[in-house]
Amino acid sequence: MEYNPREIEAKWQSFWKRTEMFKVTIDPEKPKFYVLDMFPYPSGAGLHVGHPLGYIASDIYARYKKLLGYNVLHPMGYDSFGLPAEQYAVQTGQHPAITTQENIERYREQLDKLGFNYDWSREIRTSSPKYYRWTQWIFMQLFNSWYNPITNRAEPIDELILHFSQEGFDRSTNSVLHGGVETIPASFTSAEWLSFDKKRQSEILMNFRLAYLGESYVNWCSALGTVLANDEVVNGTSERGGHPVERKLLKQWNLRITAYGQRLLEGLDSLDWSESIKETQRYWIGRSEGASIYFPLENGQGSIEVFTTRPDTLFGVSFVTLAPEHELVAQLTTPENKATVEAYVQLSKNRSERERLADVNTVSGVFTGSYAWHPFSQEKIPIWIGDYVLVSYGTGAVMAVPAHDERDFKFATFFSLPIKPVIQPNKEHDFNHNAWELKEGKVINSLFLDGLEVQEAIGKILNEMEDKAYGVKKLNFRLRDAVFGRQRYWGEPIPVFFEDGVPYLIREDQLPLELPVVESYLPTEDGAPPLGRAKNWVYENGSDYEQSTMPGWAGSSWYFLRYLDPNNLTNLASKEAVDYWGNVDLYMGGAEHATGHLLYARFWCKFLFDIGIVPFEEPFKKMINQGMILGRSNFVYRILGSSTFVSGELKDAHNTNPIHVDISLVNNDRLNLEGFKAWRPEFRDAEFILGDSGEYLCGVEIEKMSKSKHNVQTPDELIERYGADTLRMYEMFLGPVEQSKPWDIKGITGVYGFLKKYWKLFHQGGNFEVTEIAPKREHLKTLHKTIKKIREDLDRFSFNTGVSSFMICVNELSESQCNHREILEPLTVLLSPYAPHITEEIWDQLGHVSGSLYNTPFPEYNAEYLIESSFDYPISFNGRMRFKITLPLDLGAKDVEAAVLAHGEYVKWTEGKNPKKIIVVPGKIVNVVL
RNA sequence: GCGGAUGUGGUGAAAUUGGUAGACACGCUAGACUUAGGAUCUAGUGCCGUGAGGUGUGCGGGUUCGAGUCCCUCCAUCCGCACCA
Repeated sequence: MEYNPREIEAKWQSFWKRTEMFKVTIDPEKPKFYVLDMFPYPSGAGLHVGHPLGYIASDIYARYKKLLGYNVLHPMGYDSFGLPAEQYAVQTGQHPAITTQENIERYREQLDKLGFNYDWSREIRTSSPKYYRWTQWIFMQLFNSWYNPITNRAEPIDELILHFSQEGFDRSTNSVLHGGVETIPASFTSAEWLSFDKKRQSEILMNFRLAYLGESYVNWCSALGTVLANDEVVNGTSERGGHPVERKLLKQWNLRITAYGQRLLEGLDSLDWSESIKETQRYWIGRSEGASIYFPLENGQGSIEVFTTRPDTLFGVSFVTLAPEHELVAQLTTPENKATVEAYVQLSKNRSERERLADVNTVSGVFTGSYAWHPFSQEKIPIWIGDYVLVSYGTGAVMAVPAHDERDFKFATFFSLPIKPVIQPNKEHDFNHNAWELKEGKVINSLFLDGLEVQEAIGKILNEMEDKAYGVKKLNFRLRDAVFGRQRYWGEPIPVFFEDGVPYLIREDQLPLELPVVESYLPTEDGAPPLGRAKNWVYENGSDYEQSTMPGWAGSSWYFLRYLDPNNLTNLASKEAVDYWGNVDLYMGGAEHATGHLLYARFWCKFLFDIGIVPFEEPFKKMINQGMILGRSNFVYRILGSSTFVSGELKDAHNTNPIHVDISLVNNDRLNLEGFKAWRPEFRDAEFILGDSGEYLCGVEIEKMSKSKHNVQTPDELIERYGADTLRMYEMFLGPVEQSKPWDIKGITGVYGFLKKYWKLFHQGGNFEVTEIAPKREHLKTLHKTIKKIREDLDRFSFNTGVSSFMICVNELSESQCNHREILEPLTVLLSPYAPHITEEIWDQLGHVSGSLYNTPFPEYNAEYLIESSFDYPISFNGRMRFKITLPLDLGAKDVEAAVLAHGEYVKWTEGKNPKKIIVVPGKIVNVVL
């Protein structure tokens, strides 16, 4: 009986489906384990071999945990709102839901063939109204909440409204707002609050709601007709499509993620994630402690607020710089400077982000003509404008201290402004060339700060400043509030309608607010989003709905919760389900979502925690980031101006042009000549100059997998040829999951051979046969050594070394022709997480007719079988291994040493010298020091 | 520029606590078998050397009886961020 993966795999896949083998329910008797894969966007291209890498690893782990007795939740779904389906809709008029449905079916087919243990009864799709009803519901909760800085959590906005109507609002004691986009409302009394009209009240509340409508600079991509998140912009162009992106002031829905800055930062410490992702998030959140300091304007009309982390250098200020977009620019520009300033502001506005990034070293700026007073020294400080100051960070204004800040230094040098050192460097330093940026040295030229060390000076000036009300200590975050709307069709409608320009939530019983039918997916003539085309799409009272939709990351920010209870009609998930399954124990996915999805999901989880929906603050306890599988491209070399192709090793002797050749026409870098000629009409008459071997050797390069490079390998063709078990094991065998690696088909035969060898253990005479006779000790040793290794490897997610161990085990058993049931049966269970189909078939043949080995306990190893009585001591001289002696393990160090001295080879290596020392590490090594 | 990661045979890699470097697999070489297959089996395969032996984990240094592993300096590659006051 031959190993026939095609037959076996189809048989067991249908068996699992029929018996609902992977369906899980709450079982308080068992401990739970939640394994989650980042769900895919179902693209039209389908899966290539790189995609399942993480799914295979998590599947193996999930199966392992299941066999260990855990109740394992391992669901899958689709992040099915997204731009490609919509772009296709724009081009063809086909509804994105249809495209999406087709792509999902193709994905499902491919996933099913890999033998995953997903509980498909829990499948979710973010674009399904049954699902996005709850995405909309969460938005409504965000709209109805504000962040209370005293209790440090989200609270109902109604409580804040009540507070306003009883106490009013005092701006000076406000420390509510964290972000940079909002403006803090002016103070008002309770009576004033009650007298404000709805519009005014709504506008004030927008400064507090966690989901709010606010005017902010956004990344506007006119080619895509939408706003992009920071992480969707790459070098000033859109991540998808590479279209130019400009900064534009727009009224947008935003989420106040900045309110959670501190908690998002602190939460990282408790997570078992890669250091690299945690660092990226820390940097992205960008917490910095400092002070807001007010510089009164010379004209007496208020003051400029600057943010600084170096208040100790306050006496070194020689000018103040405003961002070109700063609100005071117009007011501060004197008539004689008006033309220059306006020209400069206009220029910086039109400069794309990309341009501004490109020339970091170019200094530009203009003087406004106005001055401010230094709060302590009462000096007159000129006010400049410079585009090195960003309006979105801090207060959009800096106090420039050229002696101690490199950018200020460049600016001052360029415009010949004074450079005044106030910290005495503790090393040699030349203030003519550089700023002294280190927080080291003694303060000088600074009145009451003189003589203090930097840290002491910071403490003192902060206290002094707050006493005199010249400024306040301030925590600042680089993190920006998240834009939560895009001018697109294929997304969740925002459950809001407008009445007299005031936004209101729709009633909860009106959820889901479904996407309306439109006849075209383009923006309307007057620039409104596609939803503006919907006919009669109004709320029950006749009011217009919000026309923008939610961004791509909305649905993925909470999907892990819906899997817990996917069909619940009255709640996002039942309390019972949330309490039992809890958060994700193992999250498998790409590292590219470091600052997008992974930050937003943490934010939503903390919010849902605050409002009592979930009992945990972090969604994903442990995360593993699978590496990318790169393509291995093959090249042929055409001699210029001819149709002659020269073999790779000879290409340098000719003037050639490399051409990507489809990897299916290449075997072990040797080109299939006939196949190549038939590949494309233009190559029909190709001629070849072959190498010495008589074959055509192709060139090789490692690149991303893509259609245009003809290096895409789909799982389907490999499963067809070798089976899913082989593919699963081979992907693991390639190397550590976290590492990126090139895909190379050629090693797959090794793994295929292994499975055949394993199969052969049971079919040595051609037919299935195992013996009930008790196995030899060496067999038991092989088995138990393997059990131990496999468990250890799985526990540390070292899937590649696990495959090697199986190979070693099967090699050893084959060599001694072992076919003892007592050995092969546990081995089969041990192997089943990696190769679920073949092991299920063997298990069946072993006589377990009714059941599946999916319900069998994982083998335990017995240390007794691993005990050795002797050991091959490596004998090294000065750390270099020379020979070995087999000695009993219970031999004492003295006796080991004696045995070494007595050994025939000993004299040869000592060269007659007396050893200085002999180190004996029992059971490990002997080292003779000469 | 800042942050993170990675450098081991022709290739993918292993070496978990400092203790025999290169397990396992591909490829390659030689051979066997044959129902001529994308099959199976045997032997060999880091590099230099006929050999004894020498040498070897990106470079250079250090700690140690002993370093791929620990410390310092540098180099290369990949990823992320980028005027953050």
